[in-house]
Amino acid sequence: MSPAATIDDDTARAAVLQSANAVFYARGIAGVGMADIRDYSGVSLRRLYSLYPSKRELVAAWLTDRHTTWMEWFTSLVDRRAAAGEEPLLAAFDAIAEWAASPGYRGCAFVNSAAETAEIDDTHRRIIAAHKVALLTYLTSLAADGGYAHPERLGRMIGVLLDGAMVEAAVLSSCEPIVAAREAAALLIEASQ
Amino acid sequence: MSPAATIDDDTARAAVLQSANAVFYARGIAGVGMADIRDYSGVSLRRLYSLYPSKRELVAAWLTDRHTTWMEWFTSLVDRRAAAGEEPLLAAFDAIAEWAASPGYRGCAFVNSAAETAEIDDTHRRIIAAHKVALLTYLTSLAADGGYAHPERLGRMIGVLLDGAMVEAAVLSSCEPIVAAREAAALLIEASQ
DNA sequence: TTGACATGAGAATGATCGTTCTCATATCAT
DNA sequence: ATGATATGAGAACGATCATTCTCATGTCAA
Repeated sequence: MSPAATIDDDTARAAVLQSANAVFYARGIAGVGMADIRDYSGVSLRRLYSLYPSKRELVAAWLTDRHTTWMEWFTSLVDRRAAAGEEPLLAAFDAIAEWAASPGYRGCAFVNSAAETAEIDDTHRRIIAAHKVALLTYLTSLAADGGYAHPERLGRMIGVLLDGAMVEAAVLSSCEPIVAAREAAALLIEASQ
Repeated sequence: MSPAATIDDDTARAAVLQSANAVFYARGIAGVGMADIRDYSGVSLRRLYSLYPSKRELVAAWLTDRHTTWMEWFTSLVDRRAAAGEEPLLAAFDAIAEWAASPGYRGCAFVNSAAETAEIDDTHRRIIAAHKVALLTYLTSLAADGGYAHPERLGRMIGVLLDGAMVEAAVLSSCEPIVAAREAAALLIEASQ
């Protein structure tokens, strides 16, 4: 009953998702073939299709996985900076700035994927929208924890700034938009005291 | 010496660019084949390739054309609202809100195109970046005309808000992010008095 | 050991697409 | 009118890619 494989399905799935993350983010969904995933992960095409019955489903699994790992990365970085005494809502921009300064930065994977109309279906769009909602919820909770007036409104404003910063930093290959967004956030926080 | 065609090159080019605009924006670059452009514009493949020697060059021409027409649309809408007494920097968000509420809205064509890594080369990226720089320059000039302190800084902040609003409105299929961005802009303008 | 079965490597299939080519037709100068 | 030339319609070519299939090999239960 148990598989004869040297590598069990969970391990193979993890290798596939890790490869998918690297290569989908770097080259876009349309720029990556299933054979690329195979080459990168070492998981054969046959197994790939037994784990994920189509590219669409692999993309959905990648987006779901990326949502989890990105949010963990982001919140833990914000929490760490907050623990060091920084305003959490401003720490969010520093986290993004650090990311944008790293090699291979290409903006928000979810925004980029949403733009690839030919590769994306409604299931994907739901995952992408849910990611943005979750990010907004997190920012709103930070605003509420900070005791600011109208935390929901402040969270939304910070969210728009954050997305704008990610997009412009990618398109302009510059961190200046992130700096400007952080300054704007500081003023908005001040106005919400 | 003069062409035997019923339709001259300039007219054909205009038809191609108009079709390219409709279909590239709606379905993304990868989602559109040269045959689609032919079907939509009525310009034969042969002529298409004589006007634009490759899809890459057609895409570059489309981006350049879209930059011009979009900026004209945007600035004229802002100017009209400003003439009616509205703060120009806030009118920018109303223009975007109007656009986002229209059917077929899919966010900023330049941001979307930049995300299609497989279809985009450095020439395209330069056009895209130049578009964002031009938008920023325009916003900065509005801030300077308004007599605010640090117009360049204010222009950058408004720019980030505007891009964030366009992206989030598309991803969430909602105009709430644009409302939030406008509110944030109002606070930032107030802080720049 | 042996046979049933799962696996990997990679060939085969069928579709799509950018680009070029063919050929019948239409235009213009003479 | 006629030949040189340009055009449109669409077939053809070559490449890429998602997906499936083949077959040789390795694993496990008995």
